[in-house]
Amino acid sequence: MAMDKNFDATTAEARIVALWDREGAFAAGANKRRDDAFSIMIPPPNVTGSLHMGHAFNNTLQDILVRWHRMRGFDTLWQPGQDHAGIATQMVVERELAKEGKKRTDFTREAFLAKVWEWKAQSGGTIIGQLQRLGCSLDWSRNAFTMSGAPGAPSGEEGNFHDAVIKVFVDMYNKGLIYRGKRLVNWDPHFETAISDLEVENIETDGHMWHFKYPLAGGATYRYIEKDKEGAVIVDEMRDYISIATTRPETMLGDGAVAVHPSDERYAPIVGKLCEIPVGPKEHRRLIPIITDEYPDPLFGSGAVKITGAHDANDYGVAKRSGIPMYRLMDTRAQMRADGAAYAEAAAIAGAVARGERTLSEAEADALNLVPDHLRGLDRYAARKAVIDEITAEGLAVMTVASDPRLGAAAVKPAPATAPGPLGQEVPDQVRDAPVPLVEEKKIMQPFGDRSKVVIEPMLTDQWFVDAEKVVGPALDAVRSGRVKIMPESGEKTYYHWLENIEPWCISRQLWWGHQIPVWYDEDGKMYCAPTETEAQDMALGKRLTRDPDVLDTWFSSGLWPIGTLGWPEQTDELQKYFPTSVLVTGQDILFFWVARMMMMQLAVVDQIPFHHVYLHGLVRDAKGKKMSKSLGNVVDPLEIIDEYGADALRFTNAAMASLGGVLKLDTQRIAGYRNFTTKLWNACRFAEMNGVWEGHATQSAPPAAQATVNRWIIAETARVRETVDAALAEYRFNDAAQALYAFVWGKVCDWYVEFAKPLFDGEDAAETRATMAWVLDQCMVLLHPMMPFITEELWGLTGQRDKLCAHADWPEYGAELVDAEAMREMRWVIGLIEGVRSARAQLRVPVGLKLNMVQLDLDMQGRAALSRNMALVTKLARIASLEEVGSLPKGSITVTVEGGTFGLPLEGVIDIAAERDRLEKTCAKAEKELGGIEGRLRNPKFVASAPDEVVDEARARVLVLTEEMARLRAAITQLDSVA
RNA sequence: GGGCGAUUAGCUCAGUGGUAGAGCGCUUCGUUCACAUCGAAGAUGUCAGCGGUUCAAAUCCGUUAUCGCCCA
Repeated sequence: MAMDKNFDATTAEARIVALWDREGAFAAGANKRRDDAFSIMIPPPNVTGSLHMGHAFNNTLQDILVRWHRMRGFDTLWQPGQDHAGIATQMVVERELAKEGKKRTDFTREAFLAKVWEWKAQSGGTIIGQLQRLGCSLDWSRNAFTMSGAPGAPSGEEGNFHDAVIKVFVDMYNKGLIYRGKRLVNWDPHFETAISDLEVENIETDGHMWHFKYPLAGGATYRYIEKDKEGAVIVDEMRDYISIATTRPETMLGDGAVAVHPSDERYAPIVGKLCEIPVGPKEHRRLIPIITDEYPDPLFGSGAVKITGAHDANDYGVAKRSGIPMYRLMDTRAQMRADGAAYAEAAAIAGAVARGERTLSEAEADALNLVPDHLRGLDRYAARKAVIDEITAEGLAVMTVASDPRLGAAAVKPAPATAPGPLGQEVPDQVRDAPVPLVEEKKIMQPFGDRSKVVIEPMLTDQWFVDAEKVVGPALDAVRSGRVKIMPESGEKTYYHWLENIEPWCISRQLWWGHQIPVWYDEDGKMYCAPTETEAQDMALGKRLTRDPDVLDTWFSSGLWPIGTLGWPEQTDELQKYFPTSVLVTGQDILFFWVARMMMMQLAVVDQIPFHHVYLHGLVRDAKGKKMSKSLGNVVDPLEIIDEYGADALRFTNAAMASLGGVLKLDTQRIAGYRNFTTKLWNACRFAEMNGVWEGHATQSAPPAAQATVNRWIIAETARVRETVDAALAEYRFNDAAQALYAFVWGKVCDWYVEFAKPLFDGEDAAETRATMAWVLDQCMVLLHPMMPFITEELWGLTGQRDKLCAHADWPEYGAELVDAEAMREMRWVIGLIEGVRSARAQLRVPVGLKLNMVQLDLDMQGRAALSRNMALVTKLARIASLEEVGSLPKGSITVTVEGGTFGLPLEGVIDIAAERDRLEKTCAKAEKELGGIEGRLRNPKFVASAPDEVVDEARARVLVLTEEMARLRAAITQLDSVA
């Protein structure tokens, strides 16, 4: 049956996926021929996710490694699974409910979770099919899920991942590595949950800075002196206030102090005194102390900073250091609090605290609602406006003139100094100089929730934390000692930097979808941490318990991915065999989120590293290097790419892009190029088929014993490329492996070997050549299989007798013993001659179809032997009709020089003599230039003395070759001139 | 502000000390039976600038410029 002209990727891919599945080709341990294990855990995609280019890239690399090891006979596992993605999944399901006009809170927690599981059963498997389309050889029978085995999990979700998560929490709690505490956390007012530092994106946005006066208590005054850089006095006045700058006026309500730098002389006279917060009912104005702290920057704003410990991270630090009370102002939706006692009462208590008459416990401070009654219940931005208006109305805003450039766009523009245009009317002085509040227009960094995209509110709340400082040591040591290697190396530096400055990790989330924290409280608030309620109840001796409603950060559970997917805490066979895993392949953007946390957690829990190598890669960008985003419209859908070019082309592109630390720019032109490469391979095999190469062929691990140089040569080239590919893959240089295979398959096999074979199929070497070609093409399929599994599996099935799948083909181990230096040198010479003839013909515009006679002016013994052995190849590929030895070149000949000889193509009257002369001169000049450089080096005695011998020898050899070539060219030029 | 990285052909990128490569694009020619998703031939570089180390620097060191990414 004749092969089609092209590989039909669309139909073949689906068929081959089914074939692999039917054969169980990717089950753990499939094709095992040795005891060494090789295991990779997939970075679990979100259960809500669908395949994007990042996944496609990441999983292509993993699949290459996995297929390579499986073919090499390792006991291989590629573990699949999905992450339950707390916020994202809850969001998706809530959105579904919203379509029916329902809210999460219309359901009980259990009923809502049932809805989530229902959704998961219907839509949670999308990415599995998509990974299969990419050709990923995961062991799907082991598919894991980070919520498997949780209470309420339906049938089919009976795994024990939940047990692992709960066990780890309890263990870490008992070891004192997890604690509950009131700390400032990033609060997402949309999802009404805390999130970790890493889930916050700081984005520069347009903002404003207001300047307000905080009057000194009791009408006190001081002399305020401000100097410029040279020390000259620029302000010297009596003041009864301290000037504060803020970007968040609404938080003034919760101020606990005003801080200045200890070295700031301007405020030295009033440090320790009290000032008044200029908001709220006049009769209940709160007084707060003026304190010193290293945090305020004397050069920024007025140099004085208001301290709102409950709503700002920096202020929190100051408040902690100085024992300043922290008053929470907002509720879970970032609206001003409406709970607790009336403002007058709360303000009185806060006043007593400020005067040092009493202190507050954390809980008492948190219960105190210092939002004035008329602002209660307002959104934070509405409250901001009200605060600003009230202060300004009272005359306590710092004023400036309307033309002050600090006002930005709001400033009145001064009239142009020269040539006012028709519209550039003079702005009257009274308008320019009118007093207005100083509201600076400036860029501020604002925190946004990476999921909700709303402004994050720093909020003082009770949360659970991992005391990361206590578990970071072993994670650092593992990398420092080299037990875990992170690639590229720059990743290690980043890793150190983050871990050395680690902050407590907030792991509680105020969500329903996730692993509920295994802690119960009795009526006195005492905590009982246990794996089950029964065990907690046993500890609590008859007290009535309620469970902590919060769930754990999704990353806490995915931090256990390596052991959790292998059945831990049960001591399974798989755990014994496949843990620690071989390598983790993931994006550098989750180095902290996930990689570092897996390191910390695995080491803390089972005292072992989770993986030996970490391969980090960047973001896949568009062809111009821009991030792919929906708003830019430059998102490339991998499934569309697969539809258009085939999965193999996409995969090969991914491999070719994957240089260590490289930037990933995805260009469809490049994908098209690699699709062409698959076609090239296809057609080489088709050519072989048409020439009976596969007839009677069965898979052979060893190459045939070849006599013909050309066959010995291609066998040697195959051996060399196998060594290159293995060396590259061993170092995760996917791009080098791809490049080597591309150059070999296209540049050596298709461009030369197939062409060389054509004239041999009829001669005495026919049988040997067919056997060699079958073997070489087999090797192409095998070596390309990890990168291009579909077309290679298809070709494998269409050619020869196969005992097993290409996916299970034996990866070759041959190397140096097949490298035939003699054959390689000879074929290099033959190719040089053919290229010389072709180049000369093309440059002198000899018609391609014309077969020429060739004369041999002189040729050394090696050349004569090479030519006689390969004459059929030369005559076919250089289009030579006859060869004859001559004593001198006939008039009007083209000259072709080769190593050890000169040939001529007599073409009197056909060619342009001047053009031929130019060509020879140019070639000669090039050789001369190179020769000059090398001779210059050799003339330097220091070079000869210091450089390694082989470099010097190489230079000397090159001089000989170049000298000889130039002599031949000169002779040819002289000959041309003498005839002309 | 701190950390990490990049700058090589028109474009996208390889290149860890021995005198610079690939793919795409471009130019010319060509449908002889594997392939026009092809073949043959060809042109193309102050390796960002400056300084240093070295017999030798795209490569190592320092510095400047520009551009990224991460963290404040």
